[in-house]
Amino acid sequence: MTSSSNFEHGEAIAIAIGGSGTALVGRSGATIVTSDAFAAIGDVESAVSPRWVWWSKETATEFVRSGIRPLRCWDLAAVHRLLEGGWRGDPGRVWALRRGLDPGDAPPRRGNVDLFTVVDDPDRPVLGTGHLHPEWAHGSWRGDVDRTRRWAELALDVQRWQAETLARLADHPTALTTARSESAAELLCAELETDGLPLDRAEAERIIATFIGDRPLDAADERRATAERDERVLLHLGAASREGIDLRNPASVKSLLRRVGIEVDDTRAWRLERRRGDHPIVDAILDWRRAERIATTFGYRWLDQHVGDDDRLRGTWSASDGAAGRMTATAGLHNLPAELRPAIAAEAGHVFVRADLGQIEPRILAAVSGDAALAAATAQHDMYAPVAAELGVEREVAKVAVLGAMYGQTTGHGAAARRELERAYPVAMDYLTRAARRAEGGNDLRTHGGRLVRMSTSGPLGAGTDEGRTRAAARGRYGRNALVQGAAAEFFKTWAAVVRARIAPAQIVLCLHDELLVHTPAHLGSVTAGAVDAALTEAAVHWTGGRPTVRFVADTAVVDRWSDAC
DNA sequence: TGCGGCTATTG
DNA sequence: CACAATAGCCGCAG
Repeated sequence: MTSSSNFEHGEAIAIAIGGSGTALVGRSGATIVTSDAFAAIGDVESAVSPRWVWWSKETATEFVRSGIRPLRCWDLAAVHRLLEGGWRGDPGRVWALRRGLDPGDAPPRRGNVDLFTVVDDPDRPVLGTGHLHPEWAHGSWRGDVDRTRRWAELALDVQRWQAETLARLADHPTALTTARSESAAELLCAELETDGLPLDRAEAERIIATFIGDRPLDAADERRATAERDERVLLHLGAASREGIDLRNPASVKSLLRRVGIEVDDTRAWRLERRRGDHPIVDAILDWRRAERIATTFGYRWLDQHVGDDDRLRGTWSASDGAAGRMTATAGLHNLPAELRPAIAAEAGHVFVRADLGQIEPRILAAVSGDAALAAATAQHDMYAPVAAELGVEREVAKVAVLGAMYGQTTGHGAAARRELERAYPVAMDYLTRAARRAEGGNDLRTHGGRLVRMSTSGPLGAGTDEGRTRAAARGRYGRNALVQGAAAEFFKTWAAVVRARIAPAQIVLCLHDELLVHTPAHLGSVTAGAVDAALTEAAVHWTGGRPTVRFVADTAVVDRWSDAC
């Protein structure tokens, strides 16, 4: 039996789960070292509900797999990504930043130790240079219980430094809040990976079959089916002109089209779409492309690789990847073709609560730029309606103009609407323009919530040449969009974290940039939907640091299948 | 075998 | 066909 009575309610407790023991070290100084990790964790969680401090999602996954779903955490790797940008968060880098060192100077792990090697003391985690001992960074802290305790103490040290650093971050007063929600998102990713997304396998197979036929019996059968699909395109050509045509090679498709009198710059679907009437082979190619996509990416192989015996679709989740810190997922979880979505179905006796944020990016722009006029427009469920009225244009024109402004669009016929935007919402437009200008010059940016968007390490700047100007303009669009998309991602994760905390026993099973899918017992459907909506208001308070200036809206529905409308 | 180009899907 | 992502196949360089 372990004793959690020495810990204080809600305090930060660092945890390191080693091979010969687990260490819990509280901010108050209370410490538990135990060989029964999960009894201790469960005990402490229910007794004092701490903010668990761990080095990375690995530990979160160990919690989840042991059936423990803690309320609060602090993920050093996730917070490191917030402070430093990018996707890396290994202990060596996290520690180097805490000590103000260049992570590139950290020594590599020793390969072959010879007579002349100076062996660092394996019991000391920090080298004379201040860098983390490479063996510790690689996991040697697991092997010895004293080292495991030391590893937890180091985590607590880094956590304090990260929190102080975020609290001092000028112009980003909500950065500490962001650190907590980013940590929660990382924990949520561990849960998403463990739980998976419920899938109706029979329905999935039925849909796949409509594109590429029944499941092939063997490799030869699969080759035969492939050849038959190819044939349905090639039969439109004469025996001579079909020689050497490879439908999987765009250049070959281009020459195929030339043989039937169709000249195109490239063979993208939207271009071919316009030439449908020119020759029946165009239709055949477009059908072939759709089937080929299912066959290669979302077919029986995909099903076998990513759907478990429990009929759950699983992929790898990242809480903040890429430019602006959006969540990403593999295994098709973020780009599943609409045709396959009817296969995502709640289990028997369960329903989904599906919730979509409405017009999240322009609402976020209104909030982060502090544009009172644009913020006023967010009072409407459809904020493009008042914007269109203000600009004196059709709703669709207003929408394209606003999106174009956020993406940095330079072409198109929205020039007049663009000038009206500058007049009506100068504060928001200035926010975007300043972000673009700074990014063009290669200056790093930070999102509203404090995430660093690195512009300084993305290659040569260049300005004098055409190519240099093109690259600078691309950087400008990238930076301009990153501040909106990144802040939207932070808001979404805040919402997801609040939902997660409020919906037990329901579970979030999918996060998709502005959409949540929650799996819940059928009798709790409407209760859960209500909690998801209420969480939006709560998230807005958290994300703004207490004073929401814009209204956020969600469309929420209780459905059986993902494809069912909100 | 690794990488850039092309293509598809999604928000 | 702007901004972001994952992922497949092809051709080509090493």
